[in-house]
Amino acid sequence: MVYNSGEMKNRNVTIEDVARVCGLSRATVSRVINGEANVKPLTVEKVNQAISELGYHPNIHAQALSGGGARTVGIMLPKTWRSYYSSLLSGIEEIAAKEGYYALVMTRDYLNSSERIFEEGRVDGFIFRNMDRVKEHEKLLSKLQKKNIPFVLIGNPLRDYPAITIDNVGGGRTVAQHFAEHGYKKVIFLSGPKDNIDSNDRYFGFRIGFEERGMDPEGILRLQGDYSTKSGFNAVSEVVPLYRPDAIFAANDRMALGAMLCLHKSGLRVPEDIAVAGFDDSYFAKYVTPALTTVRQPFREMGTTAMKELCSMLGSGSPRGGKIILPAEFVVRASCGCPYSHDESLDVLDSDENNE
Amino acid sequence: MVYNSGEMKNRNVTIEDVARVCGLSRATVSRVINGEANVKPLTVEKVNQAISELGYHPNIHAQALSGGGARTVGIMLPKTWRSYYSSLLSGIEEIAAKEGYYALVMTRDYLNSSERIFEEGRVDGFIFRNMDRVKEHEKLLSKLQKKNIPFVLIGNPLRDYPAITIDNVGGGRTVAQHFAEHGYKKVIFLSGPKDNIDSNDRYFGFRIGFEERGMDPEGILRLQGDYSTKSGFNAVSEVVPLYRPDAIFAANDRMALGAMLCLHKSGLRVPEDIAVAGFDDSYFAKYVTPALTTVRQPFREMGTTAMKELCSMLGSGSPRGGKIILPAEFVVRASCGCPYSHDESLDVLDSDENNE
DNA sequence: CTGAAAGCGCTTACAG
DNA sequence: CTGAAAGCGCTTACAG
Repeated sequence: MVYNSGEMKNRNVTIEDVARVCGLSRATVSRVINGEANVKPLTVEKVNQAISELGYHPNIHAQALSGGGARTVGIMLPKTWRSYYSSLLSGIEEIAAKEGYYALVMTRDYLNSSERIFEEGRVDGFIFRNMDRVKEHEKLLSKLQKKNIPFVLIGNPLRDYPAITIDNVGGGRTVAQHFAEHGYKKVIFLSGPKDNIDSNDRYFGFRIGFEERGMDPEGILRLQGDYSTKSGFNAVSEVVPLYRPDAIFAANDRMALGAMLCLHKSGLRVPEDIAVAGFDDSYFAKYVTPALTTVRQPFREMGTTAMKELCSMLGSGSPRGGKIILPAEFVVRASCGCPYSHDESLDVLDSDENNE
Repeated sequence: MVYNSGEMKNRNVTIEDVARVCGLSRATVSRVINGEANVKPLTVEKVNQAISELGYHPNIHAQALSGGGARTVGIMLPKTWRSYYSSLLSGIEEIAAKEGYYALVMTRDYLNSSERIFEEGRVDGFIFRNMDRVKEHEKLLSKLQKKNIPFVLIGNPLRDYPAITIDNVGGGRTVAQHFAEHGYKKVIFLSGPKDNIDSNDRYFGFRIGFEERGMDPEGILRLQGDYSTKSGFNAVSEVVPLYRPDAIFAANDRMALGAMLCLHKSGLRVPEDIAVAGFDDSYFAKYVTPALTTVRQPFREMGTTAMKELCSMLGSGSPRGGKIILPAEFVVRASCGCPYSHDESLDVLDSDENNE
């Protein structure tokens, strides 16, 4: 028996249609849909049969209106995309699919619209990435928390909001120790935006690592960048004519790239004259010349972890979660001064899509 | 007068609350919300006042249920993200925000769920990018069309579905003519996935350009890739030991990069021994060595254009749109054999976020 | 210019 | 194990 719903015009199949076909009430059909236990097995079968024959799909708005929630989460990302957000999203989506959630993605102006979107019922909770405008985010987040609106941050923990972050301190420290092993003493730290906690933590770890190797962290020259390639280029170009460091550690790969371009333009060789390391392990890191030594962020895992956290908050009705810190892997390539062949990147070509 | 809605627990502000405060009916409040003309100015003012004092936001599900639509569009992207999808999304979102739409982004398994998502009422229409699995897409799209579900494709036009595409033929042609000017005669075309129409069109244009310069397009060696860096590497590594072309044109930048890595590994210099050109102008194109000559896709504009098209379909109720072809700009750098200084990339560092 | 009432498509006590 | 009815928060003829 085929009801040919596909050809029907103007009206969708509703729970009423299913009920009528089965000679049951909407209530019973609803119970079957929601997998409630107290329904006669034969009835369940009949209803499921009718549902699939009619091609019935419950209307999400009706479900949401009668208390089900939107089963949608808002994924709020910075306007200036970084390619690795893709991996983040991919991880988020994997869990979302599993849990029956959908992702509403916003990158524009969400500081002003997050609250509204929630109150309109569009989303049940949020995942935020990006805290560049710290004050504004702080304001938004404290308001959301006050209203018991569930959210999770990825990276950049502010105060004690629930957050998934990586071991920035550990990453920075490893770089410092590696630099020390190379014998680099005079070093530059190229920082991200002011107040950016990720960047500050990387700096902090960098100092610790240096100190642990018996060097004075006060000797580290800290330059201000904003995570863009250009800012890395500019920052380095302002000091390098006068100041000649042994090595530069940039708070992200883009600035590291900018620094390398600048050094190259100044006729300096990387790593022979000045070594460079970045942070992120972006797609291009292994393909630039020399291949960039960096700290890999497990973006995909950050996404899955964040979504799992959010789902558990959503499920429990408890709006507060804790902090989760994921490890960050040090990736040695050529720009730090280690021997490295581009051949090695070929082994990982398959991971093309990993940290794209 | 502040009603302190923020502190209220357990219940949202509804249209009923607004009506009560104003001493009006829900109907009238609804009219004000929807900007209908036939409402007394003083009433409008009173209602708006109450709305802002109560912090009222119409529940989207109630609106959708009573005929308003979800005001959401499904943005269906490939699972293997490319970084330039970011630009696409950014363009889409810009228009969406303007028109009061939201983006539900999916990259997984959407072939099986698009129809359901629409029928659940989650989205009003779709934008698709990615046609790698041509057969499956064809099947999905024809079903959607039959059901009068609005959608727009970005790139890869299939049959006569509404689509935003770029001038692939023109791009390929320009590359061929540029190669000809360099005097390259023996050339390779490194293609994307089989049946990928974008890739095929680039090949077609490449042939035309060659022919127009009085050369035999049959002489072009066509290698099979799949748009991944590795596939570019592998394809080239299989032929280059025996076959030594003057130049390689890859259907995208990643494969061009893979080709360059392979040539480099084989001890061949780019462009001195073999020239290379790509397609896309990805973020890394200007930073690899040598900087990659390529054809730039206006991703952001593709996004805005697609969303505008979709909105106009949604507005008019007409599910069918036409095709729009955007121009593709040829970007000359070093890998084709032209003189080029990395300094030039510095001028465009600001566009960091453009085709990221 | 405004209101009473029906309806959108579900879920969920409540009663049996 | 099942149904009748109320309710979720809107919009929209219809009537005035």
